[in-house]
Amino acid sequence: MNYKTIEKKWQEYWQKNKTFVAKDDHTLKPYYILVEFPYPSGNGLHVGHVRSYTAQDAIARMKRMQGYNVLYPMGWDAFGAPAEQYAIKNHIHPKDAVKENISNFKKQMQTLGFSFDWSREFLTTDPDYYKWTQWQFIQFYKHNMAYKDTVPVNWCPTCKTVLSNEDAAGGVCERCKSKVVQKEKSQWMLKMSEYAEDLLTGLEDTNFADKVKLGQINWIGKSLGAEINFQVDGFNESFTVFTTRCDTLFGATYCVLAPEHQLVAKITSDTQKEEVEKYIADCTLKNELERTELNKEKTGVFLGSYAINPATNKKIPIYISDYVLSKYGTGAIMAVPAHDERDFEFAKKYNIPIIQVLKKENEKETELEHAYTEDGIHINSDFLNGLNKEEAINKTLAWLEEQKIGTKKVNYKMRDWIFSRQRFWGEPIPMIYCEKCGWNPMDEKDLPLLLPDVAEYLPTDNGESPLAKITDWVNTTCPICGGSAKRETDTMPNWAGSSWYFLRFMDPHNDESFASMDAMQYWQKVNWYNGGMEHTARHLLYARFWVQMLYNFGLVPKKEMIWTRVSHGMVLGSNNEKMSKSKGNVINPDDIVSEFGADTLRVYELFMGDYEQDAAWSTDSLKGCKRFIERIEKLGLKLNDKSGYTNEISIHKTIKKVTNDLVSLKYNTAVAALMILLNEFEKYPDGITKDDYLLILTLLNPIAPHITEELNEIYHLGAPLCETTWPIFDDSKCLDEEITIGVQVNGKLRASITSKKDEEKAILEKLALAEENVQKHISGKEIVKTIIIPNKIVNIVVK
RNA sequence: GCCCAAGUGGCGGAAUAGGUAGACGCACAGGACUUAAAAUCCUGCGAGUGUAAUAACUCGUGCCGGUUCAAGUCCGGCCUUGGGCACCA
Repeated sequence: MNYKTIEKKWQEYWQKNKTFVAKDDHTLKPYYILVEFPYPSGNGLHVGHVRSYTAQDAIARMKRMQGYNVLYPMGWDAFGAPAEQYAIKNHIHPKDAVKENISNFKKQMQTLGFSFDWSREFLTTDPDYYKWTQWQFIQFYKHNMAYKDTVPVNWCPTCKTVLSNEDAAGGVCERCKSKVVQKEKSQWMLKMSEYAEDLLTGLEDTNFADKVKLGQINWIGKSLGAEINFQVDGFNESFTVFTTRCDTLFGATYCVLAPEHQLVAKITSDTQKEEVEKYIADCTLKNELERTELNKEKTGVFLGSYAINPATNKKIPIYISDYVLSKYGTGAIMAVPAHDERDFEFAKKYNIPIIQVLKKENEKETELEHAYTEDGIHINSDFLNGLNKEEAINKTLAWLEEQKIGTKKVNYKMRDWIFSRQRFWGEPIPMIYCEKCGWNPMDEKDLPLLLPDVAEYLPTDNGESPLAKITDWVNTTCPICGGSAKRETDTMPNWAGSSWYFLRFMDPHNDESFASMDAMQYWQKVNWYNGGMEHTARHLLYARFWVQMLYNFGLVPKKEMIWTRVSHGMVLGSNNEKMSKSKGNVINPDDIVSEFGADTLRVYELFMGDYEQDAAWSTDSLKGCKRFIERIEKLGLKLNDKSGYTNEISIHKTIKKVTNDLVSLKYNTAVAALMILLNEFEKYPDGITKDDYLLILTLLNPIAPHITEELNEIYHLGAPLCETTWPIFDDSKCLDEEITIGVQVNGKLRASITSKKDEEKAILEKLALAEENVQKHISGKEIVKTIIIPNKIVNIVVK
């Protein structure tokens, strides 16, 4: 059979009949399946894309046959640095580079027969789309969720450009290898930290996999603790520290402020002034990567002043050190060297006293090389002595509040979202700066703010966005006073467009709003969202934050609009390494489709292993899947003229297995179940009935849609499968009439017996005891008890 | 360092309200068909003891221990690999 011809034939059929176009009929049951829309790189579709698109496609096709109105859309995340780089290198406009890549991707997707609703396709770079991304930013600004702040960025002094954290990995510029420095820049920020708690509790309204939820939880990084006030001795000043272990206050023997802490200058003694200033200057030269480098020896400088430990009333020295981060907590800590590895290291180096305040039972006195335990019973702690960790924390909190020197405090690691990029190829931020009126959003009716259609997208020398050079574009009028003003020249990050695209798919052609409330209320939410594990933390968090803001402004119907999130394992090269050109282990799906057919590739990608685990490519295994398809084809030659099912139980068992497996990510066992059924069909002495054949073709259709449609047509089994309904299983017909179970003596298998299903215990016992080998093992022994679980096992315990 | 996931034949992997470990596929071996090869079909395939061949038996799901009539599955303690976060107080 010529696969190319039949694949093309059915792909055209589906297109012509709009088989996969989601209906606008809101009386139908909705089902929304989403795969992460790809970044259209020049490399084309990866076999890893094929794996997840096929998996979701199988669900989509099954759900349609089950009567759902399925939305399975596709689009393009087309802004971003790679397209910009490619364009610079090849002297073409990024939009043209993107266009070429997309047409390649789309062609590849179509040859694989994915049932995407192409009528809803869009690019994040379409002005019709990014108009709404900009509009939403303005809403964020109006609701006080967007603000400008000065933050350090990675700056390459040689390339004179701002680098992303990825491009600055290891503290060196990826391109020219020169040292990256920190440069202060005023950037647009979104107040994501304000949503930390909501993003945490919102997880309860989702069905994300536990590991996905955990990724979100870890990123948000909630910690419960206390803020404690420390007076500076001899100054009318105090500072606040954040700690999760206020119970160890009696062991606090020094304090550390971040070098940027605003109190540093005020409380530094004259004798220490020079050294402190030098240390601070050194710190500003270093970038964040260097400062947070692993295993770096702790450094710091004594300020020459002391704080009062409020528990002991003793004077303890104040240091500055870069191991304290200015952005977390209060930028100041109390150090408990006896029970914190970092504080311990620092105290050793600077000969600061170490006071143990926690003790484990049976702890031996040894020379201190490491900090003591972080848990145990309190000692040397006055009113906390004898208490465990939890009791002591509660008691300390009460004491702090009573003394009015501290309070309970929740802290989050998650920071605000830096939203500006000094790039050309992104959504322009629709803000205008006027000398008189300050920053204001442009008039919404003037949206979209288009990227200028010029070839001026090379990086500038001073780190400004390339847009800054296009003066015609930059110069505008103030929306408030009408005077001359300038546009913001930074663009949005790549994450922006992908934070709400799933809403646009619900109503992609709307030009009155980003999506109508009506459409969003109908589709409700993404039922299944599939993507790589690498996006489960940040992308998902940004998207949820975005939706929560829209919800709070009354613009979307639900606070969480993604229900289930699943993530797939990677497809590795046959050598078990990540596919890459340099390793020469890349498999191009086009080659596989043209040599083996799309259906074979689809079956293989689902059969290759546990969907959530990585799997190495094996062309041999692929050939096995081709054999499977060919045997399905040959099965047609065994058709007899009978009707009904030859073996009802096998049929119902298989329907159940495939139906359940497809929605629980067990694609490999769904395929295996079909192989088992095929093996059985091939053994029938009188051939198979039309109903048998139609059934196996229907169950295989979501996975291998082309060949099954073709065989269905050739053998006149009925209407095209995509227009028929999914079979329903009867649970009472899923268990064989005859069941073989094991018989154990003292837990060791000694025989197996066959009986009818749900047989009475007494009969099973009789059958078991009748076995010769069982008799052999129990003879001369006393039967203590007999365990009989019908349909499972018989175990005779003897002594 | 912390958090998470996973360790099962030559290989990818099945099997968890605890109940016959190794489904299904690949590779391999033997046979059929063929002048021959490929393709296809049939048979075998965890390790070992044993037998003419059966039968039967022992061991076996990373390691050590435990709970149980029964453990790949549950509990305690390790080891290894992969992934994520990383001086977050």
